[in-house]
Amino acid sequence: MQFPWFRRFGGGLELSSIDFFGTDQTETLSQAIRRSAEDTTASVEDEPEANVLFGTIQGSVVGLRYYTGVVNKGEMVSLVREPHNPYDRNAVMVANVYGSQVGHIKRQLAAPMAHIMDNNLAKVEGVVPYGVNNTFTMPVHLSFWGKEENKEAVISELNRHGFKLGLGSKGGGQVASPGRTIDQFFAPMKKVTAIPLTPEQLKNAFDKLFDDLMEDKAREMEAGEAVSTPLLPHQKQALAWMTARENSTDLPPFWVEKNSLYLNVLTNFAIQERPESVCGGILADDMGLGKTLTTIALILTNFHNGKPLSLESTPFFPESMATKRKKTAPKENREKGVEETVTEESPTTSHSKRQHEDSVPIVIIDSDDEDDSAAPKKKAKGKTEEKQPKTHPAQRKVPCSHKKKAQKKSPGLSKSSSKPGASGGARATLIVCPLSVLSNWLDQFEQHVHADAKLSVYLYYGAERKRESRFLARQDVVLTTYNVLSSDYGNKKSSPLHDVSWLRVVLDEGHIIRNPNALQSKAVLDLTAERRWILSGTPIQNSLKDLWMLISFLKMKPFDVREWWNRVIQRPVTLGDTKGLKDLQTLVKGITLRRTKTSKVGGRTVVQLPERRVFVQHVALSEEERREYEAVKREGRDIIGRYFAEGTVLTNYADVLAILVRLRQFCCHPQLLRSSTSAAGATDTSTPSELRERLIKKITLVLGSGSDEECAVCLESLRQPVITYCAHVYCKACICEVIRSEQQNAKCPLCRAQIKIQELVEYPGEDEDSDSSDTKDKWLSSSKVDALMSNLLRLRQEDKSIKSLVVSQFTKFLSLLEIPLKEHGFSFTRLDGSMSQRSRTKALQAFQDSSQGSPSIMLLSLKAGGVGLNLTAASRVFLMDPAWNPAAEDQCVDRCHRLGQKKDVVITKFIVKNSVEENMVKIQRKKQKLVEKAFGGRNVQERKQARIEEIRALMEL
DNA sequence: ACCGCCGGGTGCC
DNA sequence: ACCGCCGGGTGCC
Repeated sequence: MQFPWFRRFGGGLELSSIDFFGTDQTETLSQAIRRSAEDTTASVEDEPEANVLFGTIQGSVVGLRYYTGVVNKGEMVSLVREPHNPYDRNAVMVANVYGSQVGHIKRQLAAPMAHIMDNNLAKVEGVVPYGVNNTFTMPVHLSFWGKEENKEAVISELNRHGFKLGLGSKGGGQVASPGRTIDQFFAPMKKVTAIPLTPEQLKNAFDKLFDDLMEDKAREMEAGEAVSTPLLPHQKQALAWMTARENSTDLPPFWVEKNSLYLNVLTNFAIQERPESVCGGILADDMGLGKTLTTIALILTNFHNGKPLSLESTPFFPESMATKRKKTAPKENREKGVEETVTEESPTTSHSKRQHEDSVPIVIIDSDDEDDSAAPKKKAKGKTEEKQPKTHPAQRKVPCSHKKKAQKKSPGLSKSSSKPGASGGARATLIVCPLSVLSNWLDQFEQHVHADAKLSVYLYYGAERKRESRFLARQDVVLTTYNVLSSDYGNKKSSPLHDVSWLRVVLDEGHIIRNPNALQSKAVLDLTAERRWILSGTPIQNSLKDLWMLISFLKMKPFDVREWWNRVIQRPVTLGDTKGLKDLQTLVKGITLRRTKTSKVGGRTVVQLPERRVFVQHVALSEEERREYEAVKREGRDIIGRYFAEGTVLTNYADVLAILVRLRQFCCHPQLLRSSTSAAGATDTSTPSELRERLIKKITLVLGSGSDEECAVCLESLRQPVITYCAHVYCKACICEVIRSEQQNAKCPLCRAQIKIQELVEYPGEDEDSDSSDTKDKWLSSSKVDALMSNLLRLRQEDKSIKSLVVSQFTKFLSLLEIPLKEHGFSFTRLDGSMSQRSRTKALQAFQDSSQGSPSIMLLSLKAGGVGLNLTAASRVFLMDPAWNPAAEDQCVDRCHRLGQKKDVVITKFIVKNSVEENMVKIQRKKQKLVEKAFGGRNVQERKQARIEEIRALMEL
């Protein structure tokens, strides 16, 4: 098996190819390291934060004189099993940070270590306390990290061989360089260990990790003349920063020059050769700030040898050509992805030589798989093996695409250029992106590149893509997708993209490679390039782990190797080590630029958003509605009033909520509550299965009503909600913990009723009731529906192009709304939490599409979709019912009032007069004030009391 | 001479 | 390696 790891290690390291026992049955050092890294996937290595320190031991490294790897005072070393060592199958090799072998672990100790390592009982890490001058052996501090359940096994295995795991400062403890050695992580030490951060502080610091990374990055730079679009100030800043990063000769973070050596201050590793500068980084701007344009500007401005691409016209490229090209590239064609314009001079069909001589414009080749109508084929004979009848490229001409400058230098093929870092013949930029944004890149190139610029852009996509690395290396830009890249890479045959020595590789939506086991990630890591960029609005999606791949891609030594990342950054940070967090911040800051829509440039926000205005429209119920409403309200008030009298409001909280929900539903449409049978009352006499069923109904009612309940244990939004037999809802983990700690006597935190783990009922998830059939026959409107419809009808009359979001917390209400919408001939789409990812995307795409006949209305459930949801097509929002939490409404509105919104946004909130809704609005205002005062009512008691007051206010009791 | 002692050769796993 | 170990040389003092 060939793993990308191998090449990665082999890349800059001569020593990696040492082959110590003949080539046949033994493996090279780099293979061994790689294998050990591969073998331990999904194990101790994979989840370093789940590991605890078992203890440490002093061992010795022997055989130093046979190897060239040197180690510094306090330097970290890695331990690699060598099961095929002919002298001892227990052999454990010691390597320094760059992977050069230093020696072996002494035989006696290697025996238990081999057992421990092979069975994945622990990860063993080494630090050499001193030993630069040792000739034959040196000591090594070994620390054993693993899962708690393996601790005994590790200790006894070591004991069997006469070793005893110690804790802390064994061996004198004068481990050099205070503050940053293993000592720091030896838990029970009297030494000055920084107080670990609380999980909350950590999370906070984490959230802020990527906040506005733009200090000291305010310098602006004008784009080269080939960029036809004027850059905004923040884009000029980004350009300046990116150019500076690409041309940087600085040492990578944490490296210093010392005594003519280069020292990594985190691992204490020193080496003579200067570690390569990281020529690139992460552009993590929010979406909409123009990452694509900035990147195009970068390509054109820092084109080659630090100079911009010039516009000088050359005899090879007569002016007439440009005009002609424009004519042959009607925009409409491109947008539909259908191509009629095909020229025979296209690079797919012409020889590159000819292309040179005849100054044939480079053509962007867009091979849509479904399009085989175009392209009169020519000269297909030369490449029959690639030919697939179903798919052949549609081709299009783009004004910006031209023949590149005549260049005699040999193109940057990685085989010919020995050192990737040396700016040899590398010329081409490879852009890898998800398929969904491919066309956007093409559009943007066309839009932002000056018509007279000679820039060749090749779309490496589709069955007929030109799989010729020499050809690819001669382009200025090659555009491809992660899919194409990895399918080439996964093929046994060589991958052309991997044979090119790129000037620059750009990963669009770079967070896509965050899973290191994915083929596309491996494929990306294995690309050769001088400069590397990651574009991503969300560089960290889940955890710190996500960052490693990005750092690894940037080839930031030594973190491109997982072990060093884990030991130096990830674990210290997850253990709450302040120094580790600071190192992480330094690291991220050095390579990342991030601005959000609220970032300021010269005192002004980066992007001016259109205005947003909120109107409240009061709705009066009809007489009949009012009568019925009051009846429902009276009934509810009686019940709740009784609870108040008994002092059991919180005990019966679920019932209280249910009553409120019914009232709120009624305000929207009377029909809504007919389907939801009263969940209140009758808790005493019923069979367990009936009880269970009722509880499920209750929890569904509570959670499905959008009330944003919080768990009374953790005081946060419910995660994995469960309901107790006494009808209170908690996070599953929280209430289980309570029960565990209180054992037999566990009581419900809200009502003190006895609770048991086996009596918790889980929330089955939103399960659309299939009672839409009975709603259809007897359709009656409601006052609120009428109010909405008259708004929509007026809007349609005034401006057909305006799109609206109709938002409710009740998906059933959305279903009801479909009826009058259909009736009036509105074209609409819908997005709610119950939809599959696939149908969501479909609904979204349909709605965001601006062409005629696209839906003008989206029915949206308040909490559907994440913050990432982009609904900028809409500029009108109708909030059908007030939410408990005003922030939820804001968030929802933000989905259209965000970057990319061109129109002013108008929001209409419907509130039924003299109803629970009005009272909710009052409570909202109160809550808002509390938030503004940063006064969240921290403890449970306060919150309970606040709840009771809320209910009192809502029911006017 | 089936030991002790001496001193040279030697040395990871 | 300023060690330990091995194995050959040697053998009163």
